[in-house]
Amino acid sequence: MTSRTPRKSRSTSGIAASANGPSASSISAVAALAGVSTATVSRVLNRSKPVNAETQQRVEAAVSQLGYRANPFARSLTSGESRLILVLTPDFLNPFFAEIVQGIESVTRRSGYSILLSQASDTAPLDTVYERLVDGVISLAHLRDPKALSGTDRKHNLPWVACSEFRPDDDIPYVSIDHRQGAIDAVQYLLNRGHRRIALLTAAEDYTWARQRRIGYEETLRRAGLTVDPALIRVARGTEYADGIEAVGGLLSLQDLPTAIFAVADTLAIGAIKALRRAGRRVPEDVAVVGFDNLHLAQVFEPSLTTIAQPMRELGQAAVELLLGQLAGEKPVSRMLPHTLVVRESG
Amino acid sequence: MTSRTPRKSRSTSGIAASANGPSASSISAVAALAGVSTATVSRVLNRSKPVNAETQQRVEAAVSQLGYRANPFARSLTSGESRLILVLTPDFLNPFFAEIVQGIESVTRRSGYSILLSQASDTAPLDTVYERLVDGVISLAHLRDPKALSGTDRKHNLPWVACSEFRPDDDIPYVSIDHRQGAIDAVQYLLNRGHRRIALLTAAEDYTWARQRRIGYEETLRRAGLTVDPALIRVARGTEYADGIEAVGGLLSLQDLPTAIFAVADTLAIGAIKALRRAGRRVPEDVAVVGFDNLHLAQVFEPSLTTIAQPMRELGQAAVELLLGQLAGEKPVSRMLPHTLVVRESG
DNA sequence: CTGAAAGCGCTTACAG
DNA sequence: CTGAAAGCGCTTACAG
Repeated sequence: MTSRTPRKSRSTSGIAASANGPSASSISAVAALAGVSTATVSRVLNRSKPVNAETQQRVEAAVSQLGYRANPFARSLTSGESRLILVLTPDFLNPFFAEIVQGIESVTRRSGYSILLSQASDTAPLDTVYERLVDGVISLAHLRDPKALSGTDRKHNLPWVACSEFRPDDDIPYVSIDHRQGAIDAVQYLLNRGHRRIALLTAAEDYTWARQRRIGYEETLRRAGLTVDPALIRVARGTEYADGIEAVGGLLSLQDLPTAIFAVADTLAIGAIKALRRAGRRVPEDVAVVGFDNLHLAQVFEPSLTTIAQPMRELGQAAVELLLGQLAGEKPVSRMLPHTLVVRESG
Repeated sequence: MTSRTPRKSRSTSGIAASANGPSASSISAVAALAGVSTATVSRVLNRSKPVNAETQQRVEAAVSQLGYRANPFARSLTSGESRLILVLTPDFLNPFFAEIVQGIESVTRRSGYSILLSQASDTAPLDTVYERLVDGVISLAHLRDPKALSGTDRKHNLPWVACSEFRPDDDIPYVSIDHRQGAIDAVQYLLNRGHRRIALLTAAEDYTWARQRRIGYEETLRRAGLTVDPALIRVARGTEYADGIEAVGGLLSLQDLPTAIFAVADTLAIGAIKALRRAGRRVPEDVAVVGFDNLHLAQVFEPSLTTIAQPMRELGQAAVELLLGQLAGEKPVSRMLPHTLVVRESG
């Protein structure tokens, strides 16, 4: 808020506000200067109703002369909308989410909405202030019951879009790639390259995307007549590099090492490569590694990563469009975006 | 906003609001249920004035029964504060900023403030809606005139803290490391290792930190009796990996290659290493590389990065504390936090 | 096309 | 300790 001066007197009438020290001018100051009512100023500002051209010019002149911008609290209190969208992400540190947010921002910026970015995790539950502040939510995070941020939310029916992390059986609209198919493509690629002992480096399965990718992995192995060896499935604690390093540790003590690892995130793949190298293994000569996401880092890391590319910007953009559609009263239709296999050095 | 139902009738009195379909209940509904006035409910909610213990319990019971949460717009409109802080970052993709934001969040979360995260750049100027929405700003970004987000801001005197990117001669309080000294430590380290031809990979100098680090670089060379060779100073377009790769390109065509590169960001250092490798140079054997920041990636990348470590979480935390102090009426005192040299494989 | 006025949901002097 | 009521700065039927 730009005006922090507490209200002093209850007798301050509209026009006097413009003399209110360094505080922002109010709509009544603009009205007075332009010689019109506040209703007219409001109409000009919001283009909500036709206004005489000459009147409009006077108002606009007054607005710019006073440097007036509407008080968003007053506006939202009356209009019932804030033009604010909450973006819920599990982790600011994972570049995957950052890229999606870039996509989200590119659309909101030109549609008059602003975003409010928040990290959501089970340990640090969502700030409930946000819920009543925003017109809708785009969630990249996993929430036990997404619709129930806090007790009362189910009732309030906050418009909601799931991005990448979604539940197919839910009624929440979503935008995502086909995680299962992405995993199938990755594992099939490794099979085609002659690998038969393929490990899976995955994340905690409260994430749908992790579960779906595991299913794709297992399905592909079975379809190829191979058995799924539980010893070759490693679950990382999170998706940071260190989590990948740690999770792969157990693999290295196996007598019969896998010849390939499919990691469900590029960050985990990079951690895996690091761990393999520390153990004196070469990638891809001794062990091939395939990642998921295609972060910018994937082509810079050495060896560069073979990975499943997600259209991250497009995911973000599509999520906003879906949400904005909902806000406009359209019925949401979920979308699957295409992924691609990018072959580089690591596998 | 959770209640999107437009107001239908002007005769809806307070209590009726609770029957208002699926919308959030209002303070008058709570008051009615508890058998007190809205003033008393407000006092209980904000602990702003003593309330009889038994009354308080009745109010609290009503609040939880109705799942009531205050409408933040109405609250802010009257109270004059939003408990929202704007965090301005140049680039979501650079993990350096993500780590600082983590630090910021850890403090705001427990102090009742929420953050609003926005990317600011010259090409995409700040969303002016934010300015009137927040109680204060923490900026990691470079702005020509930080106090003048838009025309009228100077007047409004939005409390402001600069984090890492600051101007020593400004009156804006800041939290940062000593960029010049960090560069001195990096370059001196390379000199101590016997390097005499040390290149600088820097960023556009509208960033103070980039300018300060160049100054430290030049100073250290001169103090060692060396001349500064302009051919060895490369300015990257941004701070992404690709910018580092591109900027180092020119260096590689030099007849007399440097034996070391000091990059003013880890992301640039990684780009530089990538470019060197592509050109068939070994790091550190042919060319040593020292970075800046100490991202998580710095110890995972191969070769791991020798770098100047910034206390990123602490920078974020200190920035919030400084801003909150200002909001509480304290006079801000800027702080310099310590950095350290971390020696690893790259140089 | 325009204005007077009610109302959005809170907080806070003011007066008990 | 508590309540009636004004006021925060907007928007929007309603009535010209």
